[in-house]
Amino acid sequence: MKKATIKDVARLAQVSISTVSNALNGVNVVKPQTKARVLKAAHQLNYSPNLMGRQLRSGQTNTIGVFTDSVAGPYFYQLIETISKTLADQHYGMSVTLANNHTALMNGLLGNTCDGAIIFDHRLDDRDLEHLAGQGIPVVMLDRPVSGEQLSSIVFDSFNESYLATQYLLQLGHRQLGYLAGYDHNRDNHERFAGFKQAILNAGLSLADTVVLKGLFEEKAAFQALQTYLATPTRQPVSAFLAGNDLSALGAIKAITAAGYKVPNDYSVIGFDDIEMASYFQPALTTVRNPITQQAQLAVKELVGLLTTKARGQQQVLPGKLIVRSSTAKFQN
Amino acid sequence: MKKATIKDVARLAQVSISTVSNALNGVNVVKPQTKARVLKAAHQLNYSPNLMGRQLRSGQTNTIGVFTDSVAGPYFYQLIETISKTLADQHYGMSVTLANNHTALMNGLLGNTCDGAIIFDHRLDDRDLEHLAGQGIPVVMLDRPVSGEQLSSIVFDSFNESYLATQYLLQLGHRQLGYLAGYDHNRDNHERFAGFKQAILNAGLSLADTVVLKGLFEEKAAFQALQTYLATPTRQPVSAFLAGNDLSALGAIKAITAAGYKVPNDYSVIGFDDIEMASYFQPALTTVRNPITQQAQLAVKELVGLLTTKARGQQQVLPGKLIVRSSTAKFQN
DNA sequence: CATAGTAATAAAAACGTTTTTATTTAGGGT
DNA sequence: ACCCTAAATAAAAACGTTTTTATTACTATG
Repeated sequence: MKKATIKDVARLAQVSISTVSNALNGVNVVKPQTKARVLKAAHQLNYSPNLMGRQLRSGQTNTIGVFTDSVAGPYFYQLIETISKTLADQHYGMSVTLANNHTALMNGLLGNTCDGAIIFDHRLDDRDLEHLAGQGIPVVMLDRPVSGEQLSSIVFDSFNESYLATQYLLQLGHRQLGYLAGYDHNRDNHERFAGFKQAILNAGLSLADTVVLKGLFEEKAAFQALQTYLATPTRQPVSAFLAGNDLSALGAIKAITAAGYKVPNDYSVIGFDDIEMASYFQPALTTVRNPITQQAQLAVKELVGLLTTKARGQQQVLPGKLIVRSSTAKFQN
Repeated sequence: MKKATIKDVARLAQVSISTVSNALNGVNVVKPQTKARVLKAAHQLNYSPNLMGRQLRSGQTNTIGVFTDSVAGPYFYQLIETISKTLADQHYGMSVTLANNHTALMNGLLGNTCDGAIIFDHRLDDRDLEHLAGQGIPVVMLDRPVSGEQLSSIVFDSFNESYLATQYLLQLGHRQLGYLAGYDHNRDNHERFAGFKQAILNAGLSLADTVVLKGLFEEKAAFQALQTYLATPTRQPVSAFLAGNDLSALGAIKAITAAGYKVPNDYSVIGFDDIEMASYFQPALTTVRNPITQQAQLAVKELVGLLTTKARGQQQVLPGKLIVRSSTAKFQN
């Protein structure tokens, strides 16, 4: 009941293993008659090649690894699905690794189990990336801009998007704004917060009139943060919120509604991502749409480029788009 | 700039490759002094072993594969996270493959890239499983009950859960029920629908008073299905819905609310899964909680069991639990 | 001092492929 | 019938490990 190897097939078909290999891999030197014999034997033995052997010999795995520290949320699966599909078109396989810790992550990357990697993991620092580059493993980073010999990045223009979204709130007449922060060490969160602050400062307003709550990119945390905020009598007043992402925006709106206020009449709310739910939620969410599918496709294209040509890595920044729906309105008081 | 191999380390440390291997893998036959020399050389060359070589020789990968046809939704990432964590405790790695088609799936499984697999993929039929078993690849199925030589399954008791949930609606006085169906070929959907019907029949009621809408396990689809239903003047009346999962339950409630009705006053709604959002949604969702974490942990335990001992596979059924919250109420008319 | 025994290291084999090189077979022209 | 060439197949090498077996160097024992 052991797995059949190429030797078993060779024995059964009465040929050498090289002929089996050639027959099975479509090399056209083998006579149709013997090829048929090999195919029959392979089928009879339920033979399927051991990829370890093949990969060891050929030096490539035809697999690219996706390494991430979190698989939660709509962003992730949209990304993964597109990457998987795009890779399949190029005859590459995909393997997702959710690395629990830093060493596990690096070991996976360095173990030659994939030809290249797409990484969305905030734990990798520049030294790690240099290490990887030194080993000749092409990498496309999705969570921060970098470039190098075998290193590319494809990130969203979070600062500008946030700047523009905030500007939009200011245009609507809002003067006291709130920011619903995401994870501390997340670059997008950082950039979005920076764009938010810059827009306020550029409008000649003071950051002192600003409120920052912890939304943690989650619906639940945002819900609770706003619940607490709205229940505080001494709260710094605010008329509009920029949320770190859609999930937290939805949580915020639910808390606002639950507290008896109206969106957008009492509070305007803007999110980021334009997740599926955003458009048919009540009220439909004003949000910044990031081209996730495009990012995924570009990531694959870029990685395959690094893999096949010896081009130097580059960094690409994708612009988002403000989608105005019904969770924002003119300031009224 | 090529990757260093064990040979390079051996040359630099002036020892044989077997000594390098022994030193690096903690075999205690090597003299501390030479071990130090080897370690230093390895570090100096940034050496990390090629896993293909190791795995080819040792015949095992210390990796288990998770194969699935969809990575969307909260169920998936809760599952994945737990599997990953549990495996790490047992010193196994995890690799998730989103197989686009049937052959890709089987090839991945048969290529010896993992020691065993946890599968959540409705495209595998009995013949496939037999094929896998024939190749000695241990498998734990999560989407349907099976058992065999190297084959286990861990599934939820969907029929009974649904039966009990429906019974609960009947106890509340509802007599005309609706079912919000999930995917057609999904076993859980099938079982839940069956349990729903059985409960109605056992209560002496007729299925003719029943409505079935297509929720597709998604919030959006459910929203639209209910929107359409509520907008139909000639609709078959119903006072309570059993939804295929929480996502579709939420979509349904949103549509009901948007149409000007109240939950639970006008319509009771029950979901399945108890996703995070369910508890703080307004109204908090009555739902059936499936022990996803437990399923994931058991799956790993079972698979490692199949891998290490030669025990025969078994099938386990995990019971869910009805969590009563505020989306259900007594029938009132 | 010789030698058995042990500790340390080295050499060689093996895992299952692909690919390069070598050998055999077949076929056609003279 | 013979030789040359081309076609087909076989043999061997290689990929990077681990593991088994062999060799060397050392220590202790008689």
